[in-house]
Amino acid sequence: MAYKTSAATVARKLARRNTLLEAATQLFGSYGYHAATVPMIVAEAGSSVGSFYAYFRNKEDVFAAVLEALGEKIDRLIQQAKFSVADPLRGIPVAVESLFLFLVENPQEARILIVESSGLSPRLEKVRRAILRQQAEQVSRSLEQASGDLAVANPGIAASCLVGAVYEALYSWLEQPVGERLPAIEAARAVADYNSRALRRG
Amino acid sequence: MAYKTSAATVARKLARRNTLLEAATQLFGSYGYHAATVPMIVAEAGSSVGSFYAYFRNKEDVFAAVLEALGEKIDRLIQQAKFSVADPLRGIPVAVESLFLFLVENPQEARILIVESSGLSPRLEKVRRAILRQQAEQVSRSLEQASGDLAVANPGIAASCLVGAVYEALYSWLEQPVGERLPAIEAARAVADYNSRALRRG
Amino acid sequence: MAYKTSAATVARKLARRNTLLEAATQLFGSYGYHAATVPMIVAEAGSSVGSFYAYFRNKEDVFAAVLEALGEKIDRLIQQAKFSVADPLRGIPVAVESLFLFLVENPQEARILIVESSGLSPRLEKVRRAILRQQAEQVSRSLEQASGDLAVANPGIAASCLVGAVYEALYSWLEQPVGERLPAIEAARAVADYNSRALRRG
Amino acid sequence: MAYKTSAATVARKLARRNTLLEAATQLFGSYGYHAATVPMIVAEAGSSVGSFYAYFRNKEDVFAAVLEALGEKIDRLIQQAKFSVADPLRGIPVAVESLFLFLVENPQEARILIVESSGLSPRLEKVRRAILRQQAEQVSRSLEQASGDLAVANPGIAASCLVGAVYEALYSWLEQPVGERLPAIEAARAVADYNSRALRRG
DNA sequence: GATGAATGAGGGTTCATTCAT
DNA sequence: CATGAATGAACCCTCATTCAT
Repeated sequence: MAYKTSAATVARKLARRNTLLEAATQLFGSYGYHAATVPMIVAEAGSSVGSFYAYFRNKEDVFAAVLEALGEKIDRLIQQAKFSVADPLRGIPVAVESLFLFLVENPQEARILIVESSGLSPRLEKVRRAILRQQAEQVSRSLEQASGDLAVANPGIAASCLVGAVYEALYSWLEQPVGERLPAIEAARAVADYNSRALRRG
Repeated sequence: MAYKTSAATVARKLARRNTLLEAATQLFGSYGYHAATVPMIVAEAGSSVGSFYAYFRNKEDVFAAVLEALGEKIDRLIQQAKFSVADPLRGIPVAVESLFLFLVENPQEARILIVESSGLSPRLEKVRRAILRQQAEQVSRSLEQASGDLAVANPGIAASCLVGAVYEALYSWLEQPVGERLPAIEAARAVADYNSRALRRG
Repeated sequence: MAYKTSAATVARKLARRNTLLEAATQLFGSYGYHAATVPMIVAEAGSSVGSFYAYFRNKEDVFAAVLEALGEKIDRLIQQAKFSVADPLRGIPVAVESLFLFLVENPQEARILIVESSGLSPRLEKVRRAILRQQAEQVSRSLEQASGDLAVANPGIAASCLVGAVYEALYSWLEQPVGERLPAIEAARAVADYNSRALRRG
Repeated sequence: MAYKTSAATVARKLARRNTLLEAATQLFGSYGYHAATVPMIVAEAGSSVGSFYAYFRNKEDVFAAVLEALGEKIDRLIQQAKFSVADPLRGIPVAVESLFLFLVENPQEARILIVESSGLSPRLEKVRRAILRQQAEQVSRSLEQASGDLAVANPGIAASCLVGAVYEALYSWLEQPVGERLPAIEAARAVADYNSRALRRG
């Protein structure tokens, strides 16, 4: 602690960390956790292996960071969607649609969350589950607020169903040939409808 | 005697292949594709590396076989459920319930399909998606048969939503502490209800 | 020794051993020592691994047997050529020509002797060298008999040169495209001429 | 300092590559391609497996490099010998002698070229043949330049004979007990004489 | 702080050989 | 005596991680 670390230095460090994080997101999304190697990531980021290990404890660590960043992004997205409408119940289909469309726009990140982060170490599995759970809980809270209007006996299970439906429908849509699939916006609406019907009082 | 391959020999070969397949299922389910090594599998099966490679071309090959066996099992399960009731529409919640309960009983196999088989080689990814698609198509067909009674505009998307909802709800249920979660049968019903409502004519 | 082994049995054993030997020759010639596996050989011979190990101690053993059989064949060939002419000196080019042409007709066996049997175990290396030495010695003896007419001070070295010249010229000829190379008979004569000139009194 | 690759670093890399190459030459020469393992080579070089694969794509690759280095060495040797005398025809026996003596001094490298590099992969076979062909072509060119004085109708075949004679005579000489064989220089002359006579106008 | 050469544990896979039937 | 399923030692190679410069 001879010299105080200047603010500029801190900023530079954060910037470099971010560059690495973005490169990692890119490569994990394209190749998956195992096929994306540390040398590949630092090459993409224009950095070096040594540097990499100054910013992250190990490979698992970057992946967790990537996952967490993604989780926060999606979280904010859902929050925004919910607050953009007055009726908490109406917020749900809006959130579903915007999540679906966001992932359509960022298929790389969708892949990370859906396929590339499965079957990894317990630690990473936990991080991934935490993200999905967090999303389900947001839905759950909305459901509880509106419980009078709903057919749902168990908000936790309903929320899981909703989240699972969104991701599976998305993944299924992504794997269809570009020419043959529905326009993204229509697919998003169909998914939102499906879940709306499931929740509405019958 | 025994200059030609006897029936007993054939049976023994099948039995050994099966032992290996079960050990592989067990270990892939517990540790995932990458962490489960061939030596681990043969040790579990009481066999040897050499034997392993006599029955399977390579590690990827066993995993595909495990996945396919699982796919067929689930397929039969759904078929049975559908044929056990007269009304094709009513068949869907019954199938959902029994699938959920089957996976509850075989969490190892559930894990393989849901988490451990993602992000692997394109070949394995294909096999996995084929299984899920097959399940979705079974649902899709039921939906089309009963389309007069249904609110569903796009059976393909609805089917994906349903499949995704089942697996995510299951996985979410599995990760809850045993003491705190709903009884399996109730969770199964809640999931079936969710999807029934989503499909029913509004 | 309860029952005396019948002559027919002995004949059958020899026949089977021979079948294996021929299959081995074929496959070693085509694929080389390492790439030709025991299962491949027994498949080609219509036999079984177990049988194989009843007739040969191990893989090295068959290869040695193949090599020895080939050595004897070539030995007889050279003997015949030498005895087919009265003048021992004249016998040499005749022998060279017929050896060259024999190997041209049996490129599989040529390959075994020239390329596939190099760089193996010391034991096999010895067998191979013994064959070449044997050929050189036959030449050497001819040279000594005719020493009065010859320019050769050291028959041993001359004989080695001759043998090396024949095999390298052959191999070089074999690797040329069929359409572009000299007719075999002319190549054979050119090689015979080369060595005749080298030996003849200047 | 040292943010860019320094000249010293480049030199160290070359040096290490060379150390590995020498160890590989040594071991391939002693044990042959198959018996010399990568761990053996890196142990001999005082390096590590990982390092090895940073300098060479794979085992085949080092062997090719060893072969090529050897080819260039011999090429330079022959060139020097040819240019050391005015008469192109006279150059041939001089080259033969110096090649023979060089190989006598480096029997390890002789073994690699003659015995250890046969029967390998097509790629390596090609490299090996290219080296021998290159030597034959050097001889061939000399023969063509001097064709007026020569008895040789087909320079290609003559060249092959010459090369084969040199290597076989050498190998044969090497396997004789040290006490019983001719002094190297006399053997070299005998080989040179043999081939000179073969080439000279009759 | 940044760099990238060096490390070596650990993975998948092959195939000569054995032995119960 | 023939058979071929079973065995496991041993090989090549990858890549996360370290550390001297």
